[in-house]
Amino acid sequence: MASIKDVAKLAGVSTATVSRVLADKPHVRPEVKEQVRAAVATLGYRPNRMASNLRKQTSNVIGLLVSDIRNPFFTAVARAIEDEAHARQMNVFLCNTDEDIEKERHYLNTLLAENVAGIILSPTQESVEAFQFLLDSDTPVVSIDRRIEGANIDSVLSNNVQSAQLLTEHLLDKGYERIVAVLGLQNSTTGRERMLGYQQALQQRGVVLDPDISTYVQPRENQGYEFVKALLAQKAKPDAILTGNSRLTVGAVKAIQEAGLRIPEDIALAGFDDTNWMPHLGPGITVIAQPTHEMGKTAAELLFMRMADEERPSREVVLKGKLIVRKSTQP
Amino acid sequence: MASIKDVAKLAGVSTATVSRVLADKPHVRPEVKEQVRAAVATLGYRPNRMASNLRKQTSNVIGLLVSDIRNPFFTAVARAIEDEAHARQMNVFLCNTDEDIEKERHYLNTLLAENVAGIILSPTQESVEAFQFLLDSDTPVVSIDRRIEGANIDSVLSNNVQSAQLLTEHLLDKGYERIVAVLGLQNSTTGRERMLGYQQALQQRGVVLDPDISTYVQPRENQGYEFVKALLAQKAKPDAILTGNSRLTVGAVKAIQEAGLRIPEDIALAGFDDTNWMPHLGPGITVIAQPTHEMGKTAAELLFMRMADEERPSREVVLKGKLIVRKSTQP
DNA sequence: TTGAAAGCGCTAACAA
DNA sequence: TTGTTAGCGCTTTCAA
Repeated sequence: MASIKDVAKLAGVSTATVSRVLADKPHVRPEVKEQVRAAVATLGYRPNRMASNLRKQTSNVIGLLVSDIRNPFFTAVARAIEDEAHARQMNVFLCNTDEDIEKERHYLNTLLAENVAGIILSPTQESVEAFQFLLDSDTPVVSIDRRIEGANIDSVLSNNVQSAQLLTEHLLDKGYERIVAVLGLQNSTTGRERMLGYQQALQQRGVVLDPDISTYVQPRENQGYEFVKALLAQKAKPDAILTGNSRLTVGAVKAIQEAGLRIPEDIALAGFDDTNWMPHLGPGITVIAQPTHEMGKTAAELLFMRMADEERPSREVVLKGKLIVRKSTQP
Repeated sequence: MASIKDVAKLAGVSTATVSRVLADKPHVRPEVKEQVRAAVATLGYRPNRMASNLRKQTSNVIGLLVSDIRNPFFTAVARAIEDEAHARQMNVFLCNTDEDIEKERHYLNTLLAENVAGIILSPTQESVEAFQFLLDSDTPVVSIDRRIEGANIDSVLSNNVQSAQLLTEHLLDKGYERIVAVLGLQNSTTGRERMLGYQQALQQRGVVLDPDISTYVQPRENQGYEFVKALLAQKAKPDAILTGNSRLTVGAVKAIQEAGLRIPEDIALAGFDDTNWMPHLGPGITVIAQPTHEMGKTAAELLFMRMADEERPSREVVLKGKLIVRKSTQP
């Protein structure tokens, strides 16, 4: 691997000049520029980013930590962030924490040690203490989808309370009365906000349900399946189910179909997150489509603004979800 | 940010000793070890990986380039690779090339400049010339899902010819005769091998079809949708469709449902790649389930073996897909 | 406009 | 067992 010295020698100039040419700095004669470029080409020289970063104390990489890479919501968000980063000549390193606190800490430490320019994450925990080391590092941070309570950072959230309320009201409007919610983790702001919206809608309509009937689970197909399966085995079945993300929705569909029930004739189903296949899952599922692209784009923009000005007051951007009605809630 | 010098000063030792303690090297008195550890803790010291990597000329990061992060096949593979890497204290940086040659080259250059320990990629092109700069870099490389023709590297592939043959034979066995295949890119080994398997199955059964009827498209929902929509508008409709990945399958389902046709009564559908939602997409779709976890795990193992011994003869591991029959092919 | 040289933070060879 | 020191490859200040 050729180094800057080799290029300098071949071009007959100093390493400083090579560096200037490569960084497109002024004060280099055109002929010299050409010589250097030629040398770079013949040697196939590629600057060593580690050395450059070490010297400049920055990097052109931003880290993106998602809590579940197999959740289409996050791949959509990641895609948007990547596009924004690329437009600014930055690279995105995507890390999957898998809702695992240890993995999350490990990746954060790695990214900090690599001196990344900034970090966007959907935190696995919500207490600011858990992230104190991150906040102390002075690396720009943006949280997405979930909040870190009490942390003075930028964040991009979805209007979970309102969305859950919208979804629940839609079910009530359609005449469903025993609506059970199965939502993502209790220790995430997202899960609790959605539970709140669901409860508020019920309350406002004067619907009284057994308070213990709805629950929080690990937001995976299997957990949705197990919970709904148990639910359907009970005497007092619900007439509608509300799921907290697309993976839970898939699990619920599986349990309902296995129980020999039809959607929506026997039971309605509505959930969070739209995907390309949601219209064709079972009869087509009613969902809250979250503005994934917008969320990712906004998170990236906030991060780049923070990188440019660390004194900027931090802000919380809340984007709205949209109700998309499909057959799963048409009695 | 504290540096190794600060730690050394506080602990009353040299930087070399600090380095030894941190790397768990022998020849350090336990008391000294303790002092150093205490200093590290009080300062909140985190070694600068860039400096360390620069010095050691390696890094603990492996790069994973996938051609489409929204294809569940790749997220499943990525998950497996990540697990393997973690078990070896390595980190995975996931990059999405989006079937874009420019992005692919850009990311490869970034990863090389970062001196990653190795690279796993699903190449967007198949000519070895396009990757010469990568191969020349002497960075360990493993290709996954697709081959780089003529490159002397390790690769993990799926038995595409046999899988496509299996799927086609299954359709023929069920009595379908006008089977149209819509597969991923022609310039990928995967697409062409699947086309070959499809054609071989037809040939062996003596089925003659208009050779131009099947096609290669960009493997996205939209392309699958458009192609199948056009197909269904023709006079001589097919009675079965074979899709090259799950995103194409979703597109096909959409076009079929929009045309007011039923699966499998009016038209059968079978495709590549299983997902959690495939059993509940329309009537449940017959698929070839590729061994995603095994493929990812194997790719990671090959990479780590290559990193340990670069003289090792390179090998190609071909894993078999499995036919999973569902209602979409039951006339 | 150009070059010499210092130094980013770390590791490892060598010396003590 | 521990410390001194020379770089890893680059950028940037300062001087010419």
